Amino acid sequence: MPLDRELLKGSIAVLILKLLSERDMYGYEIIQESLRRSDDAFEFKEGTLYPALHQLHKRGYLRSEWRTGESGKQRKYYSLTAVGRKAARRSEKEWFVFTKIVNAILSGANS
Amino acid sequence: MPLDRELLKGSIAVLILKLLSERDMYGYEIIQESLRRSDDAFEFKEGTLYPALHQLHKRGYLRSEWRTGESGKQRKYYSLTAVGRKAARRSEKEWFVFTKIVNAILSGANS
DNA sequence: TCTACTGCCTCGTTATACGAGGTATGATAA
DNA sequence: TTATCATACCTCGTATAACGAGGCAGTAGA
Repeated sequence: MPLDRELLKGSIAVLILKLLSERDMYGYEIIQESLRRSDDAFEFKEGTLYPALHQLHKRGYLRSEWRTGESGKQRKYYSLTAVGRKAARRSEKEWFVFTKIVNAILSGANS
Repeated sequence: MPLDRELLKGSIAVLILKLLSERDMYGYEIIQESLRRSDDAFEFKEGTLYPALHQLHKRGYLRSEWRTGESGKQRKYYSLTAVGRKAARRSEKEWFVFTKIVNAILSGANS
């Protein structure tokens, strides 16, 4: 069963912020890590991820820094700013509240 | 805490299909019922709901029928077609799968 | 009479996901 | 050596969506 494209919307930022709150990561790594944690169910598309990272950066949530690994390859590492850390906590909470509300409606709450 | 607008996306169809799988409803009633079940947290906007209903109708998921209540007011009732009933089950399942996957990433699964 | 609620609708704006395409490097296999 | 693959970054255009704002009309109540 493929992931419903529509459902993905809005969860992007939550996931990026959460992952970066655990450790600094570069874009490609975020994609791989999401695949790993979801047993290959959730694949960030590059056309989605990179613009999203730039937007979070523009909003002041992220810092970016080029680092060179032992392989000699350049990687752009992202880390959370103080503001970004707050946004990470807030967005995760919003996610839980939101799913709780939808589940309430789905389960026929207050019936 | 206001609902994150972005998170709402994609959950619209799931909720409409689920509500209509319980009983026939008219548009305005869907809005009221969502508010009631979510303790006023989830309000379908009319500019969102009516186009969504029309689209589901166009896809063959819904039937619509004008009925006159005892008040004399015309209401357009929607009900699920056979195809719509299948879509309702499928979309609800997709919702649970999707939230499970996101929660897995958020919780650091496979770490 | 005037306001509030019910009940339907459309249009324009804004945002977004992402497919498709591009560039460049390093590693591996033929 | 050469070709291919994985890594690693990016942008642009398209399609779609949410929804604010507006409009219409009937009913109820102050």
